[in-house]
Amino acid sequence: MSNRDDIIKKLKSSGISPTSQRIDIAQILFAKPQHLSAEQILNKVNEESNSKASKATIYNTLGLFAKKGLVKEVIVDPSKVFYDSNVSRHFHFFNTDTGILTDIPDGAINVDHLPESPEGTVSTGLEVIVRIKNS
Amino acid sequence: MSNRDDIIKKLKSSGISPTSQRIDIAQILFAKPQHLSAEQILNKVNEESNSKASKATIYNTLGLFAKKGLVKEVIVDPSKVFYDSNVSRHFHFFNTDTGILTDIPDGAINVDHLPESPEGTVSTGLEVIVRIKNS
DNA sequence: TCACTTTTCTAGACTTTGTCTAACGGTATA
DNA sequence: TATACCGTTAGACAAAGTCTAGAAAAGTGA
Repeated sequence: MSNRDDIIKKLKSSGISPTSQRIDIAQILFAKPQHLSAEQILNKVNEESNSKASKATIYNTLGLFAKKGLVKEVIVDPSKVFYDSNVSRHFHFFNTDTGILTDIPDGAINVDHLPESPEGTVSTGLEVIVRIKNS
Repeated sequence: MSNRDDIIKKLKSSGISPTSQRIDIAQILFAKPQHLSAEQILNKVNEESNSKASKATIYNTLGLFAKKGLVKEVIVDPSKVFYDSNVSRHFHFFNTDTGILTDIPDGAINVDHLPESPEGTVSTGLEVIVRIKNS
């Protein structure tokens, strides 16, 4: 899923024109399931790939990917947003000592009896976070 | 629960010396169950109460209250932290259009089969957020 | 009460994440 | 070639929160 042509196909099928910066960012994100901050992605683009991308492009692209559902924003750390390349339903541990976000294994938690959204609103997502610290 | 003497008792019983700034902030917070940002609290202190408090004091005090368990930090909006005066277990709707945080009625959601924390860590809290938008 | 120590408070500088703007670049179409 | 159009860029800017150094308050013991 991480070779260039597949990435281009993936972007196109989401209605995103595959510019070189977007391809680079997508290749980094979709290399494996992971949780990266905008800053980490910026660094990786400018170190690992041959091309460069500006801060504004990183933010624009991540926002676009999130809007198109290619990536999920995870808001657990007051100081930065994480971008999760795994968009299927799953939940997270967040270690407040280390700042590291990890997945909760599938089936290890069960959420049901989901609430009706209030009048005039619709649900757009469910997030479950178990905060942990080093013992 | 919101008269001055009760507030002082509450602070003392949590091991917090009741300075006038802390009392003012606590009175605002504990007037009712609510979700306030640091900025809202800063404004309320300097408008509604007779005394003044600086930004640093607001942040120090909220951090202290959170550490002592008088208040719960809710991290849902990438741009600011909410402080929840209801510390009993309950979950939230977050409306991304309005930026308003509301409680999910008790019993409207069910979470069980909580996961084991990873080796070397302990759980410090569970958060469930249903993101909603205006329809 | 006084002298001393410790805690808390304050203004304002600073840091960091993220946004905005205005100019520039590449590509497609005619 | 002209002309749109979209994407990218550097850097200025905004806003939340942190830090620092000094001032004020509050506690402590005699």
